[in-house]
Amino acid sequence: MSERQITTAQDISDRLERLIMDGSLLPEEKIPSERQLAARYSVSRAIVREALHELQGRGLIETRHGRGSFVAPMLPEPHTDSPLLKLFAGHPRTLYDLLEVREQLEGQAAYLAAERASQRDRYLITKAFEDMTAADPLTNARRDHAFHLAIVEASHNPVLVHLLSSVKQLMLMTVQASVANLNPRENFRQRIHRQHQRILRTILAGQPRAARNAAMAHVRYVSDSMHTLEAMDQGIIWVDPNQRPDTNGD
Amino acid sequence: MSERQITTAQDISDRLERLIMDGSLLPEEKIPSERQLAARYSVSRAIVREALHELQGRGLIETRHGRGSFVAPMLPEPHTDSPLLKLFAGHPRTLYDLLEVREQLEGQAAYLAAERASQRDRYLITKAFEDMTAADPLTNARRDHAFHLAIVEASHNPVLVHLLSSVKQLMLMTVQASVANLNPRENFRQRIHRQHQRILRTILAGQPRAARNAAMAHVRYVSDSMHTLEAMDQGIIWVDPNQRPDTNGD
DNA sequence: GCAAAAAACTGGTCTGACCAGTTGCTCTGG
DNA sequence: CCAGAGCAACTGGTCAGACCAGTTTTTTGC
Repeated sequence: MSERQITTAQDISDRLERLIMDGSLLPEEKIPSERQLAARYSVSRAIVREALHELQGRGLIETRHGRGSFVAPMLPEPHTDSPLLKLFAGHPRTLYDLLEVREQLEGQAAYLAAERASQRDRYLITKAFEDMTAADPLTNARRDHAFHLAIVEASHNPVLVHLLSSVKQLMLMTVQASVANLNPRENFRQRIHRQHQRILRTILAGQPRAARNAAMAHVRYVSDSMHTLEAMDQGIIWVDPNQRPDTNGD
Repeated sequence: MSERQITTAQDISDRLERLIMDGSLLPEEKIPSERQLAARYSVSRAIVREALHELQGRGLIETRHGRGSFVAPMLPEPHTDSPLLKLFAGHPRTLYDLLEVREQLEGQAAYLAAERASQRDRYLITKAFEDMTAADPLTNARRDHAFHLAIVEASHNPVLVHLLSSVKQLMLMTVQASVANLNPRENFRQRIHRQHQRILRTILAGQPRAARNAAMAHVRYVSDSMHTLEAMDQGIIWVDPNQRPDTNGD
């Protein structure tokens, strides 16, 4: 009675989820083909596909036509965005909504970082900055993001760190969107680079107000530039952060 | 070229997601049957089912055998504080950490509210203000909190709303702490009342910059006052927000 | 030996059938 | 008239086998 022979789509996705959580299926690892799974669990291929789509919706796996399905490269950070926020992602206005918030929070973070950063913080921020500038300007979204995160952590304000990490994915999207749209243009890229330099300099110099101004001006500049671009072109480029973990090297 | 006739499972789920986001499909509302969707979008039922399973995985819909699929009832509780934040609660420094963040976020919220508040928003904010001033100054922490929340919602920035609601409990604690410590003192109470008035007035008058200054000054004043009190007395009074939901009426 | 062609994978879609819960309507028996 | 049994007509759940479309591997032919 306890072992049910009938196998439903829900069962299949549960089973696979458990395999992934157990570590039996490792991130990046290839999942057996749909036909194999169907045979192994004695269900039709349609059921397997429905189960896989559910896992896909939950971000546990990724599927590539002709290649197969793979366990998503999860758990870089245990804390994923709330389902609610996932809804926002992809809706263009969200970009500006988030940039509005970032302007304030990152301004404050820079202020506090300039005030409180330890020697180790300063080292980490500087390193993140150098990593970012050394990398290919077109694919350094993650390093750009890391630079900003390093500053936030140097603020030594746990609430601030927590809040920004709770919209990490969303933030990464905005950074990727700005990198994809602005960095290819020489004048934008140079200007952004100088802004980053200014943020770094003021923090290292321990000038809170200057650091806040620099950080706020930077985010505002990105926001304004995106607005301008959007008004000029047909639209802006969006990047799915879950898409290509290899985009920025590692 | 721009309009693609071929319709894929991804398209279907995207379309449905948009309908849900737009509000064309309301929470609890029944989604057309699989066969109807298949006919409408000219795809097989299998594809529709795969799309629905993906939305299911993302928590957007719920499906009941024999009944149909329904838009998930989102936002019952925006989501309680994360376990991480609960750790922070009780650590005095967290109060100031949060107040630092509040200064920025509520400043921005007030700015946007002054800029974007609808008639309904203005009404709700005004009502919240009146509720707050009418109540006993010593036990109106929740109304105080509600006043600030009304402003945040009038900002019409979903990211801002989400972020502040994710630290709702913690925020309530800071408000309660300030009310418990500051309101009993006549001069503090009057001053805070005037600050609230100023915030309300500038928002209703549609003066974004003034509203931001007012909101930031208010939070900063609370923070400074608490600091002062803490330095003078033995310490500040803390209130457990989970303790007595009836303290401030409902 | 090597490059192109072919076969053998992978996922993506379609069709039409049947099973299994739910709902509502009708028709019967009181 | 009404209660209730039972039958339709919905709904989602599963299955089988076929074909299309990409990707990888093997075979073939020079």
